[in-house]
Amino acid sequence: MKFDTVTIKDIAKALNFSTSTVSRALRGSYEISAETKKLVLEYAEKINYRPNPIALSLKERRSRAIGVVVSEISNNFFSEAINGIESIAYNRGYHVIITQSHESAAREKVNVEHHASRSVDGLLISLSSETVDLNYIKELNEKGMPIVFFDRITDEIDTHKVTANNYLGAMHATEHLIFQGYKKIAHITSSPLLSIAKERLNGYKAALEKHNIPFNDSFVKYCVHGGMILEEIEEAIEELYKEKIKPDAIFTASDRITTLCFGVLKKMKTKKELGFAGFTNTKVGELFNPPLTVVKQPAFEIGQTATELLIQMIESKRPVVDFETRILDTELIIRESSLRKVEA
Amino acid sequence: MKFDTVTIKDIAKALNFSTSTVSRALRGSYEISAETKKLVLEYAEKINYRPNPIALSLKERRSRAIGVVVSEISNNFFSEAINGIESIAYNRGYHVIITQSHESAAREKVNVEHHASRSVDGLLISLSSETVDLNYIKELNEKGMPIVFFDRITDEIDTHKVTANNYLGAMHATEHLIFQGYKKIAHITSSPLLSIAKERLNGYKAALEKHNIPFNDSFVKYCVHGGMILEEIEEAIEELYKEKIKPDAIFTASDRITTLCFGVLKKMKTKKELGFAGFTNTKVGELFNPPLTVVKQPAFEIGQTATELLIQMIESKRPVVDFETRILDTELIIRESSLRKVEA
DNA sequence: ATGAAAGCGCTAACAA
DNA sequence: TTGTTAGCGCTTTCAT
Repeated sequence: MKFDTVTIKDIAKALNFSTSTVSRALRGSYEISAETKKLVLEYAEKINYRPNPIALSLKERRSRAIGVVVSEISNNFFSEAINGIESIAYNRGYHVIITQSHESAAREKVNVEHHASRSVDGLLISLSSETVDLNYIKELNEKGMPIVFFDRITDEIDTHKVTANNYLGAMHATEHLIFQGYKKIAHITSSPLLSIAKERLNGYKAALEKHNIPFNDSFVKYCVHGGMILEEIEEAIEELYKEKIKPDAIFTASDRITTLCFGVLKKMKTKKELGFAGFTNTKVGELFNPPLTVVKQPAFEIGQTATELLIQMIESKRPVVDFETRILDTELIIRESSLRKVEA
Repeated sequence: MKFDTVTIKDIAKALNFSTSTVSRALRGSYEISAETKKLVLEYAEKINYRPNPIALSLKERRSRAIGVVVSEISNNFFSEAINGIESIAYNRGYHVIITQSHESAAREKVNVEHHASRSVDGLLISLSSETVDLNYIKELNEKGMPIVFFDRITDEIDTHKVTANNYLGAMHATEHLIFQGYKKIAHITSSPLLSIAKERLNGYKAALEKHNIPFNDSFVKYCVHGGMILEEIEEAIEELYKEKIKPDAIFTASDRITTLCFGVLKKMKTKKELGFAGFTNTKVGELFNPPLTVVKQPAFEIGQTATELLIQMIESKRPVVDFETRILDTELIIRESSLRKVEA
């Protein structure tokens, strides 16, 4: 015995009741006399009785806990989203258990399965940039585990999804660069496997097309590790500058890639001539030199919405079959980094 | 029944063994014949059997999970520390369950108790800036729950602790400002309840004393919410500027306070004349305008060390009575924000 | 209104 | 070498 924790048995013994009577009294069952209830409740309070949630989970196959799987909590988007998740979950009486995949598909699988075997009541998943095989998630989902995808979603599994309007966000940012007079806009993004990368690329393309700027394939660089490795960013930029036609602006497509690119360009000292805008939820873009133009996702709201949908599924009496994909608007915050430098 | 999960019973039934035989075969017990083992293992594999960790926890009173309580994962120090924690924990076969107190003592208590009741094998705690009452943690600890404090530690509980050398870190940063010629150095810090705030204040004072600069009480401002609220930062700075003697430099004592202060000062446009340095683990201080001089904590290593000590306690046969407090060196990264501006 | 007993999935002491 | 049984903490049917 690790701790000498107080159990229902102790109460029963002390009060000379059966454990079932105590259990019922504790839960306020109508079949228990007021007197007994009072006795039990008071004694429980006195000895500081706490029900053992593990025993409950074993019995009821549920835990009032929600599992979260994200790639990196140090990514501002995710820490904000998690705050949104918690804000709803705690109010509804659910605990939130956070795990990180670090952009590894293997780690993601371990995390999902750990959550499942620990009987979380539902799962909030944002896929890793490496993930290809979704079968194990699909199976889990088909077995009845409620799952909501957020941010990095997938077509392969039919369930609720919540994400930002990545298409429009990217389109507006790109258009903004075009309005500033930039014509050779490069796009640095993460793994092409990611839904968000595809959507942002499409938004970028749409803006170019709308303004009759030909799309140039060599202006798009992928960082398959999603910016976890500095070298891949440096390489992408280097390649960009090897092209015959050099870009006059860069539009980056994810949190870490945005700040890392900004840093690399700063060191290259070519930044001055470059227009720069990127997706990121950093709180400090304003403090950068030059201040950073960003596409900001409604991370907190995405977390909230996903959690609401998940709890709705968890608590639904009958299996949910009507799924929705909620798409929340991004915000373009224009600062100096994307503004056309006045020619001297 | 929520999921039709495979249990030991199913294997037993299918193979016509008793559940105990199956259990033993699965765990490779020496008392089981090679043949039976093979049979069981193969069938288990075939039907994709996974042991139920909840049942195990209930039985063994342990979960191979470590609970973590921090104030904010969006704070870079903590997300790095958590990565350090995970790096050790996963290698040793422990899962990591992260919860946030959001600097609320009440929330912290809920989290700690949730972890305890879920039978985590040990706890890694960094206190909230509000925490005064440590009794419930003390009791838990005395009942036998292994606990290691990290970063924001306490004298009131006798156990392992891991923290940065806040005293020296603050002292060196302050001294650096002094060497730059600043004489009126203000200090903005978080709640005076926090160990780290006290240590950093002492380091600051020590540097002043060493260089014969009188300590001025009104040059120290406390943000009791630890920078969770912008207004308290603005107020602190405002008050500082109301003093007869205005500061010529500011030394900030925590992650969020540092970046928020920097932002507020920037808006005030008085930044130019001010020397600025602060504790923070942000990855992007270099990109600031001006680039930020920081005291960086070895967050990853702190997380690792704390986890090693915790697992050591968890796995120790006899109660650990010899406790240590590990103090890891900080790093002063000097950039432009603290350099004396050349007078025109 | 209360109690006895079974069972959630698993392990282990004890039997055989 | 394998099986029987009890028990971890709790809820719940079925008796009483």
